[in-house]
Amino acid sequence: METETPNRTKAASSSTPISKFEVTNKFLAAISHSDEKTVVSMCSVEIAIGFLSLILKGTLRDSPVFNYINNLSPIKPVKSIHIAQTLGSLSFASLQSIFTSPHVSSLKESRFHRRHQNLDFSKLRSPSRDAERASANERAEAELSENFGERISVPSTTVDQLSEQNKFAFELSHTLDYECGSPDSRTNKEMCLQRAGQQAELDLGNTQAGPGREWASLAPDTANLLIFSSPNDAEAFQGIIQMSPGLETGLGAAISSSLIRNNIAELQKMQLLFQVAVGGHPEMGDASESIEIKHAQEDPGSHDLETMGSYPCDGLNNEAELHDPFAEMKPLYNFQRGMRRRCLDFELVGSHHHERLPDRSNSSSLSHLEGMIASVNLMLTSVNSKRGGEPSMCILPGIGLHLNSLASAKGCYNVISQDSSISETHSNMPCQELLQQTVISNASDKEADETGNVFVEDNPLALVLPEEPNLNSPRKKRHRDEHSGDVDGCKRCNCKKSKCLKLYCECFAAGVYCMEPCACQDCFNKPIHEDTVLATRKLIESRNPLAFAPKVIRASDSVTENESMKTPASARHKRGCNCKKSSCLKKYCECYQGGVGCSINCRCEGCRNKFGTKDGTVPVAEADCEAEAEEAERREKAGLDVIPLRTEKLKSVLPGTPSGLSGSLLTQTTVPPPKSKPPRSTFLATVGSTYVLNSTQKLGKAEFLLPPLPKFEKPPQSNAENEMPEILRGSSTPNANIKTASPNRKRVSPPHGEFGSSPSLKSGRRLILQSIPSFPSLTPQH
DNA sequence: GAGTTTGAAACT
DNA sequence: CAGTTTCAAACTC
Repeated sequence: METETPNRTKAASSSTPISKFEVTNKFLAAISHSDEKTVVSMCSVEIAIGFLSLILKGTLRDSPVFNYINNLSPIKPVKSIHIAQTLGSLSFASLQSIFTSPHVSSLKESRFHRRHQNLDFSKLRSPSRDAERASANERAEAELSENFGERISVPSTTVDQLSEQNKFAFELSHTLDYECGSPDSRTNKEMCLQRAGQQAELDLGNTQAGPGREWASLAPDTANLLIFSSPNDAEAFQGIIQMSPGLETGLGAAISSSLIRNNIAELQKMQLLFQVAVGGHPEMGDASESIEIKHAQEDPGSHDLETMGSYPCDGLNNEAELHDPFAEMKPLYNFQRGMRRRCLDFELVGSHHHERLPDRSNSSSLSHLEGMIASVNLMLTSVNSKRGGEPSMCILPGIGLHLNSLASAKGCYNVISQDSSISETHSNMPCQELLQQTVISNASDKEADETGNVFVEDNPLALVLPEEPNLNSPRKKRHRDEHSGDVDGCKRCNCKKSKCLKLYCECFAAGVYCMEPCACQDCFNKPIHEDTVLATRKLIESRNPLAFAPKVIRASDSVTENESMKTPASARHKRGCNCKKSSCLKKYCECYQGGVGCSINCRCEGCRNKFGTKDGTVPVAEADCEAEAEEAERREKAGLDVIPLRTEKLKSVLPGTPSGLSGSLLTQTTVPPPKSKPPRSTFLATVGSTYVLNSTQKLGKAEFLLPPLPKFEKPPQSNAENEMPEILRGSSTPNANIKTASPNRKRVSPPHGEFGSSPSLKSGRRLILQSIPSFPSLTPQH
């Protein structure tokens, strides 16, 4: 307890004026003398909290007092263990690959890799792996020795754990220090946090000694997490930040001291929240039969969890974050967010439910909050509901990426499937996409799930359209729903002449089969016509390889949260629009429809896209923009000249770099178009191009970042005519020649050379546009 | 719900 | 590549 230093006074400044140590000693003395009266009389909340902190630190863990307190305290040590178990179920294998980043030094990467390999959680969970574990510890020791020169003479297991934790804290600290300051710091931070989370989990896995240890083991990492997750966090948790990374400083203690004013119930809630955050993953596996939840149910204070979970939303909505009554919990909150994000990132399937929240808006913070809250709530519900069941039973099988949107559409989508040679594409595919494929493949395995919502055909690989599916159908459907009142959200295309085999058809363009809700006529976009559909797709792709590519490119989510808001052009329509009359103010404009600003790729006239005009300007404020647009319309109707809003002014300023872009542009918050569908939703965007550009927009005009994409040297000369479906022959005469550069004589970003010449492309069956990386270089191939 | 407008897609 | 046509969504009434 005396570990309190001036550095931590900020956190603890609100604590009782009485020396906690003094009181605690008194308390302890009373306990040891079985003076229950005294104990009871002293059993104020604050004392209890202080005591708890001691317990959590492990100071009293072995003392007889501990048992007594343990009986008093609702916080049960077992929970921490389950945290470890819960986390252990997470698959780290994909994480490494998914989060490879050019900005992470390979050295650090390798170190993390090694560590994770050594401490593979699946091994830890197996009793028979003790030997491996021991050797892992030995290696860790050796590593530590390298780092610190000499070893501390303490029981080896403990030391190893401590060393590991210290070392990781050290590493993490450095990682954060060095990597979080880069322009892509957010990305790095995410990675750091994720690694931190991993390490914390691993540490937990190694640490089975007791609650105090476990909390303590989290402390260094967690402190860093808290520190770096956001500036506000750092401020709020300055006390924690400045704690030494030593094991004596436990998270529990940190929490206790920083929240000394709160009662035990709140502490419990925090702990629960923390645990949910750490273990808050729908894909937790059996281990996720977590006692946390049980405990939550038993815990008298836990009923507040739900309430607690909802506060941040309100707080944020009111922009009163700093004044939020729960402000003190924010760090944990952010920690949880970090954990959640990690889960989302590499547990797509399991997290799709969460992702749907962000779908509502591109506002990253709110989305995150909502998503996080949802994750907490969902976690509770799902865990509660799945006892004895498959961990992921509550999740639609195979729901991931664009399938998420399908699921979100309440079961109205069939995914056009296509047997593709996955192996062919894998080599060139970003890890995330591999994951996507895995996910989709799983979907195939589980086709005809109990809900029947997502229908994936027998083909080994569902034809996954990177973003378009999400972008179009669900979104438009939502929109239509609003107009048509179609509650189930399943109303789809309305094609009459295209047989739903052209890009006119939203379903077809989205890579999904038409279904009952569609009002199309003579529809061939159905599973029974799979061959036709696939042939047509091929045909179309032969003309325009990017025909089914995501139309909207969004920047990395990781950047979003700091700089992104300053980058109006962070997300762009890939080809740009060609609006003439709508001024890019209506949904005729694909850019506007997608909730993104126009870019230099656009050939629109009089662009007034509220998400950003093609010259890079952005309306000052959404509200203002709307008002202006209306005003402009009024003027137009009144016959007044309308000067395109902030157009053509800054062409010379057009950023060549993201920084330039962000620097010169006004803040843009991509918000769903006024009354209807969200922009090509965050979620959707995330799905399509996660590994490069995450949900919210950020990097500025994506294309700006890219070196000029090579045009097709030789367009895939597909046997277009031969492949042309009989169905379509009567109505159209496909041009066998592929308009490589631009089917529309413009805008199509030429695929990468590898894409154009890819064997997969030449093969009869290929994986088409599984999220074509518009940015060749963002996925480092280590 | 019908009709109009709009711009992408398709075609020449 | 440019112009035209077709198409279906978006929009208006």
